[in-house]
Amino acid sequence: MSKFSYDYERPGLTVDCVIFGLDLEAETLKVMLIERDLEPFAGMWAVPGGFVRPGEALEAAAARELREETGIADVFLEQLYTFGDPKRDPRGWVVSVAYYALVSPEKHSIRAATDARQARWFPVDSLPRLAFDHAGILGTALERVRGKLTYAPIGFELLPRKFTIKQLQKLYEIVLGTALDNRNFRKKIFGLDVLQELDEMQKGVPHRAARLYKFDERKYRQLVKRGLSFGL
Amino acid sequence: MSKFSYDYERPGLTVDCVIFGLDLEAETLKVMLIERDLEPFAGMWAVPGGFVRPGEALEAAAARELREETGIADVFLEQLYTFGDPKRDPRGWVVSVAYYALVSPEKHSIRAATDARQARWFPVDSLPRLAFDHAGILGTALERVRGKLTYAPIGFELLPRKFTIKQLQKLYEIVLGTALDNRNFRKKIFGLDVLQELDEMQKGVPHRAARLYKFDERKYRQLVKRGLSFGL
DNA sequence: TCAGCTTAGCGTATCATCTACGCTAACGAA
DNA sequence: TTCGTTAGCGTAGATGATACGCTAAGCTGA
Repeated sequence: MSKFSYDYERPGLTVDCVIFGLDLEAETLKVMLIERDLEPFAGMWAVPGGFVRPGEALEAAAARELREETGIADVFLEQLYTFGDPKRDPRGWVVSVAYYALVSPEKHSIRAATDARQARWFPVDSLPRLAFDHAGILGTALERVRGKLTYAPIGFELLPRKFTIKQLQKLYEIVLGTALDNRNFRKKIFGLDVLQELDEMQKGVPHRAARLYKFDERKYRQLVKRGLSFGL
Repeated sequence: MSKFSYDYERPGLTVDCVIFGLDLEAETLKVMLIERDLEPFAGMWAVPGGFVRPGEALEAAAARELREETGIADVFLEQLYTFGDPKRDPRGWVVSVAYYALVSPEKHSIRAATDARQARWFPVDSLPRLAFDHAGILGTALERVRGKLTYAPIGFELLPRKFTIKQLQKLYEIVLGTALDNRNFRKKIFGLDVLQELDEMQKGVPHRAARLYKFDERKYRQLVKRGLSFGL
């Protein structure tokens, strides 16, 4: 029995959420995908997502789906693009507002979920075939992250709260796919003055331990006020 | 009689289109608004828009509304952001995919429509009170244009096909709100090598006539291939 | 026809920033 | 104590951004 009637046809509205995580050991950027158990595209991999509920804000819906399907919460989440090709869903007219999330290893172990049955991390450069238009959505998300990384400090969202300069550099190298000179990288990062030096050193490494830093949001806000951009 | 029934509540889906035009004489950036004649917000000004039709792609819907409500066609049109606050429309659940358009003076006279009853150009810095959440949409659009202008060649969309360097400079000054040095501006623009020099001069000016140029898309594509950004 | 005004359009010197590259010191392992 | 590895600093040269002065073209009005 149908409970909702309208004079004009209305689309279904979903949110999809491309989740990025950094695997520093494997030196790859990964995305979390879930295996669909329902038609259409049952058995194929897809970006987590689902229908927006009445009275729910879009970003709230994206956060909810993220939590429900992967257990991840409290992460960087930003709207990406809205996909509305009338043929993108074989079930009919379904418009999807896509978001992307950046999660740090602390929020969700990049390696742990690797062989879970339902949700799994995939390196961005070796993805399975994806359901719906999710390959396109994922490509758009990747472009956005790469682009934004060079002018906004979103990279910190992908690192543990305490990190070394080398890890920060590796992050940029992995995501942007280019090698960076460690000395110049250091100068640039320190020049921005957005890091807070900690009285703590890296542990368990078989060589000289590096100092740990954390992102200083207060300093960053001041930087923004002074009208400076990031530029890497 | 309601013809469409669903098991779950569905949102209405609209597109809204923020239209930017440059008024070189008045040296202001303007946006085109229309006066609403229906409730809600009858008599207030709003960004052109309307419901997406079944089977219609989002960008196509935005282009259609643009044409129907203002007569403008064949212009730069890009998706901006999707606004889905459940309370943004007093009629109920209506999600809007916002676009922004850049129109050249040739496509639509910036001055002509200034006192039409239905559609009218307003300087971005002296807007009337707007219906719905359109003030927010317009603000987001303005931010986007300002941001994008500095790294993408979208500015040309706001100028006539043939323009002088000075006009191009004025465009940047108007949109970004900063004064630029004409000599350095020249060097930078020519350094990009995206302009095609024409065998034609400005006419009807009471002083030395400037050379006319046009944007050379072929050169620009090569520039992009070489991996260079804009940077102004 | 000429003086005067306005804007077009070129060039250079200085300063900041980016890039390439060499070296020493710290620290764990053997 | 020696060896290997990575941390972390510094400098010279190239490249790009900024500041600023000047001449000439072309219209206007006397």
